[in-house]
Amino acid sequence: MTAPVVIHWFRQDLRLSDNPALTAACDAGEVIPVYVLNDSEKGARDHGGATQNWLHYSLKALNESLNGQLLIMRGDPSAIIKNLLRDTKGAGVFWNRCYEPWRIEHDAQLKSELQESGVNANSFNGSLLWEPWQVAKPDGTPYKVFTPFYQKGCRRAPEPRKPLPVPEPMQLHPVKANGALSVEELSLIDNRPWSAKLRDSWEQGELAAQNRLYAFLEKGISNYKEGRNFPALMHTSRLSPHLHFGEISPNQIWWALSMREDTHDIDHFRNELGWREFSYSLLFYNPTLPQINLNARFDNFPWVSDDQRLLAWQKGQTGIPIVDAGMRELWQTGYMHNRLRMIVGSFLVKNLLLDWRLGEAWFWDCLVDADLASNSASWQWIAGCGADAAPYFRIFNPVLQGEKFDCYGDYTRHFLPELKELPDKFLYKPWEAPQNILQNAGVALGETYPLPIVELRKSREEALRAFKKTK
DNA sequence: TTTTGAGTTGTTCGA
DNA sequence: GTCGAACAACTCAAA
Repeated sequence: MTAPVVIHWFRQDLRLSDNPALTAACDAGEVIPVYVLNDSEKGARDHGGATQNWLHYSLKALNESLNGQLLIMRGDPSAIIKNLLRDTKGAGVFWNRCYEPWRIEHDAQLKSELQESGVNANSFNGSLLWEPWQVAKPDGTPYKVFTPFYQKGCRRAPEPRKPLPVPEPMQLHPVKANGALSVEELSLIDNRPWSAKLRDSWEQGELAAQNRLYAFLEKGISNYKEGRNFPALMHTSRLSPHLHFGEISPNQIWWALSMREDTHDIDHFRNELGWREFSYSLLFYNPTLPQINLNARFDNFPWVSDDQRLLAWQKGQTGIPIVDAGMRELWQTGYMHNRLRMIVGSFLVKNLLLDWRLGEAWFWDCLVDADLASNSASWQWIAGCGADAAPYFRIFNPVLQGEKFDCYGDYTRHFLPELKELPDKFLYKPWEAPQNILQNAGVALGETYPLPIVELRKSREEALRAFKKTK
């Protein structure tokens, strides 16, 4: 008697280790590993440019680790999986759950259809430490404030799964499917120089993710609590894109941390994993999080419509150095340091008075770690309309932020080479520099570097007035 | 039901 | 330069 044939449907779990669905599939029989690119999903948001680029290389890495046997398809996953089951007499389908609202809907339907037709359909938790429905207040309703969510809710829930090894043995079932594609044929990358830049900044895949984690634990985590605020220092993990695509699981990180002596740094980093969980919980219980203000008071906020402002922000040409440095880091590397995300977000919403959704959309397209839950929860937070949000009057002053968190100017000078000769004193406010200092530094405001597109003090007061009017 | 304490990441002003 | 208070009021969590 031969082993049954089953499908493992790869999604945002592009790894072999600690992959609960893959492990279960391997226990069940010979496995067909399949990835389906669905770019015309109903109600869905397409990949942004940067995540699409990442996906290309991540799929290549995954395919390699499967000895080239990853079946790559394009189209509607339900139809493709059903066809595959029919053609191979498959007995089961296994996948790890996704949490985008349209995927939840799609997967629920697929699962019930498969089960009705007698197919063993199983979904698993491969992306979160706790399922959103496992963390609730004693009365059963979801948390809306981070600290009790994490300190009480998560700690009261069952301990996160210990990481699973790569399944052994892993019997792959060879299959010739109509419509099978190579990674290249998905056309996820193009010839723009932008693609090549992203390529230079990152290494994708499960092995690279593990290396990143251990490099961070070796060099970055010590002094993380403080150091994470300074963009010129290497004290952030930069694991977010790996986490987004499931090249590493939060459980692998969680338990790697727990192997070490418990320090403030370890604890703080664990907290950040908690924020990721909190974002997923918010999205799960508020499927409109990416579009609709959590706090309805903001529904009549008088956002400004101004394409010139938006373009200047996107291109890193606002004339506010720390803001422009952050926006250029994003454009050049597909990533932005967390401190900068707050600074540029605050600036967009509270100085330019542009709708947070415009910022969210740009981040979605440019970030290699663009993640529906984290991105929308964080934009709502900085805009003041989100869960547990900073009070609206807490407006970042980008000059002070630069002086405080990039005090030697290394980060700013790296991304704004046109200002690199300016002394620290004026690096964050070149418009206040005397003419001779500008001249010595080779800076001509309005020519080599823009004048500020808004006046900081004035625009701040305007934002506060606008907020007061919403009631 | 009522009450109480607290809530990721800031800035400005005046002493 | 440093410090504390004001900024505003509201919603949440839990007793």
